[in-house]
Amino acid sequence: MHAAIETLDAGGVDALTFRSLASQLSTGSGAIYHHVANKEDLLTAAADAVMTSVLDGAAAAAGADASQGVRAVVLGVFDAISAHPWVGTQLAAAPWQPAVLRLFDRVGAELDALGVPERAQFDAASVLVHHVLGVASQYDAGAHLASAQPGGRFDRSAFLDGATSALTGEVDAADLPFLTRVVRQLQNHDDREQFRAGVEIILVGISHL
Amino acid sequence: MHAAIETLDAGGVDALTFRSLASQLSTGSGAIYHHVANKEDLLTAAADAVMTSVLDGAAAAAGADASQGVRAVVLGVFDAISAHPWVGTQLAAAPWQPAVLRLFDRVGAELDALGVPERAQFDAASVLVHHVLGVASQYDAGAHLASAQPGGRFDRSAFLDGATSALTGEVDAADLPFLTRVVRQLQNHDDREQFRAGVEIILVGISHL
DNA sequence: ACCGCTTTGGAACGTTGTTCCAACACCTAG
DNA sequence: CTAGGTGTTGGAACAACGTTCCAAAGCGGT
Repeated sequence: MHAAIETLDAGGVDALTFRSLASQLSTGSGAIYHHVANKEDLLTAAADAVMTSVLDGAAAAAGADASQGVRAVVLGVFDAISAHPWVGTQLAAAPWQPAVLRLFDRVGAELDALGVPERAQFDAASVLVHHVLGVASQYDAGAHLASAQPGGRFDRSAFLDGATSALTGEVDAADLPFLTRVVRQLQNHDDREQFRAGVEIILVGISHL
Repeated sequence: MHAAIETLDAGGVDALTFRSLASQLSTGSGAIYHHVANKEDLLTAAADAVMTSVLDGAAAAAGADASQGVRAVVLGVFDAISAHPWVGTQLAAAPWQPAVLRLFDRVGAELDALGVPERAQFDAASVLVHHVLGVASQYDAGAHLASAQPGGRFDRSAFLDGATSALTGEVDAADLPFLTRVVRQLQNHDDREQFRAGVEIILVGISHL
């Protein structure tokens, strides 16, 4: 399992094959099937291992202030996925897996502590979880793009990468007036700060429920 | 291309292989490579075709009221992805593809018309697009789950599916107190209404910028 | 009617997830 | 101490996939 996470961190989900994992562990591919049912199971278990340590760590960091609880959880997940980009794609692809359910439950509990009306808690938690996993998927996509481009320096925000290529002529810039205007202000931005800004927008909306 | 979309709608991304598409078109697999570079290209083109008609349709429906413009675009995309669940996964997996850039640009333009401050337009559009694509990915995941389960009646919200299986004992319900509480109120809910509720939360947050 | 270029169709290649099974290790009962 | 059963191991084998390759067929202009 530890070996699988290392491979995933190094080369993404494409680098993790049963054969590469078997040779890394000096064993046969068939032996792995006595520990996991199939590849989906393997990825689920790997993502679960990462998320477990994250959620436990966020639990300790949350502390007393209820209004900071959601932020601690959500930013903790963000940081974890920055370190392990494949986790985002994995969680988004199979939302019923335990790691996602625990994240959702955790966010919901924080919102309850924040005083969000019961009727709206599910909707509010959904928006927050979707935002985390949405940004997370982008990071994995950006990692894919960066590894495909030979020696290219890529920002992690795939939106900006695409918008940049639009400005360099690969896509017709005239069809994207908003993007061409806004991308100039964002040439040197902080991904984490941008994610946090999104969270704040959502929290303001939630606070008015 | 039309044939590819039909196959994707019927059986998801796994059902679309170069061999199945070739036999459906009564041709060889090699011939397809003279129209698209590879499978990623094929999926990008298919998703682009769907999104083009959606965005054009939403453009017509938007009309005069600026405050309804964002809602029209975002709900239009939601409805399209309900009909073609694979589009959501495809857009989320490669955010730099033209279809995503056009969606992002369109949402940004609507926010600009709404009077959102320039500084915050990028963050606001990001949150909205992430929410759409996040919910969209869930639908594709739910379709996968429904086709895997033999004859199972599945709700489309994968969160609820997972939560239901938690309540039926597959996952330890004691670890998910929030989910076990909230899932009872949502046994018969409307997916579209829930998506719209998420959009409203975000729009309230945006309006306070 | 000829020749160049593009398109076609199907065979072939390498890689992947998965299955299968003989060999092996280990623990428990007698 | 030994025999037998249970569970694990490792590697060969299979089917399916994306992709490449190339001979054959079309098709345009001179």
